[in-house]
Amino acid sequence: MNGDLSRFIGPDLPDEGTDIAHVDMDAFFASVEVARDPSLRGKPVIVAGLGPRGVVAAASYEAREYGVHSALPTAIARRRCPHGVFMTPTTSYGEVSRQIMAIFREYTPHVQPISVDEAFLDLAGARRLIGSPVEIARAIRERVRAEHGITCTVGIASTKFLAKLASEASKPDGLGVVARATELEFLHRLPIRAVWGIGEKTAEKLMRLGMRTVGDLARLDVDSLAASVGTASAEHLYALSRNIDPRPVRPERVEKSISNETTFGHDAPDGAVWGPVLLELSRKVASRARAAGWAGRGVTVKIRFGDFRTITRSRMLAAPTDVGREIYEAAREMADAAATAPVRLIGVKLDHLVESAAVGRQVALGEPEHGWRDIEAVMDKATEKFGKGAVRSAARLARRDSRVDTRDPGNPAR
DNA sequence: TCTGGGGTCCTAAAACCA
DNA sequence: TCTGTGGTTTTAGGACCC
Repeated sequence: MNGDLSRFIGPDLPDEGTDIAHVDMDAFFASVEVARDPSLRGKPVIVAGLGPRGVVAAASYEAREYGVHSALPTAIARRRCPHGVFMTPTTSYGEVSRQIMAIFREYTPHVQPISVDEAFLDLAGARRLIGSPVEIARAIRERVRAEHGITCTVGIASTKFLAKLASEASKPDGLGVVARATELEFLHRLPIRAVWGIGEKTAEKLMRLGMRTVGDLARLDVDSLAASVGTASAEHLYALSRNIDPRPVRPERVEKSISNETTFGHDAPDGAVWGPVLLELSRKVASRARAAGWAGRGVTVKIRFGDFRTITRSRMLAAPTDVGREIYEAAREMADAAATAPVRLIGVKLDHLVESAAVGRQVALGEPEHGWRDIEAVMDKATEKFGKGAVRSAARLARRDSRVDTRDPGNPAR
């Protein structure tokens, strides 16, 4: 965002009628690492996949000065910032995230986490009970800093969209209110890329229509917009450009899918190599499903070839499952048919989720059905008790012994 | 420079179903 | 029984977000 925004966004603007807050952790993963090891403070800390195909997950603001940002290939990041402290994502940032979200909930129950490091808060009720949004934001920022050693930025506005823009414009370690009186004026001078949902491709299309600012969008009719970006996006953009954003803060969020994928350090030539990995990914998906009490009927396998061409193949099972072996068998069959070239990435997804308690585990006559589910449940228990890696499939052990594991050892999300 | 992993939502075509 | 019709679900791909 460019230009002088202080007229529209600032820490001292009036917060009447602005009940939505967007809280965003600054360089979250990197900040967690610095909080854990204070000797890193002030240094360019880069949390990234360290293998040949890794990318940056988070870069401290010191590192950003060197042009290092998330999604940048690690190889390039090393070139740009050779003295940077590179580290692979370590502990569960999820746990820190949960603790911070719990702080938010002390101020309002209306907390909608967007990702590990962001959330929307509806402060309408809290305004009467606790204080104005700015006062609450100050309190939250102070508590997150004191209790976790992490800075965050809060944007406050009358809608989700504006609140997110406000935090974006105020980071790092900031607080910004979008003044109600000048909302539309502010909105209309923003570049279209600032709009949530307009990425590279959509921006290109809109540029071709001569659209540069949100104000330009507001002047275009929906139909012309729809012809270019589709009806759903068009209506969304049309509304936002007029400052119409009635989306409420919704605390409850139901998961729609569970997936795991991994990129090989070197392309896997055939199923003998990617097969055992697919089995492991299937088990991981199943284990997460069981832990969450879900079973799913849709299985999707995703394959990225060496040339980056990416395909998916999906299928509906006869009944929902939370058994890794069953997910694997479906995924394997589809992958065997589709993997016609060396594989760069393989992944598996379970969707069409239902509560597993609602899934009758009725078994066809005489089938040795609970076999795999029971075995996998035992594996869950053992993993819980002895830690990751305590239990592993024989196939993986064999491959480790013969040293043909081609996976990237520095891959962050193993 | 060479592109991760976890998700969501949308579109369009095909398949299925009264 | 054939043909059309329209709605819902499945399948594949892609854009986008953090």
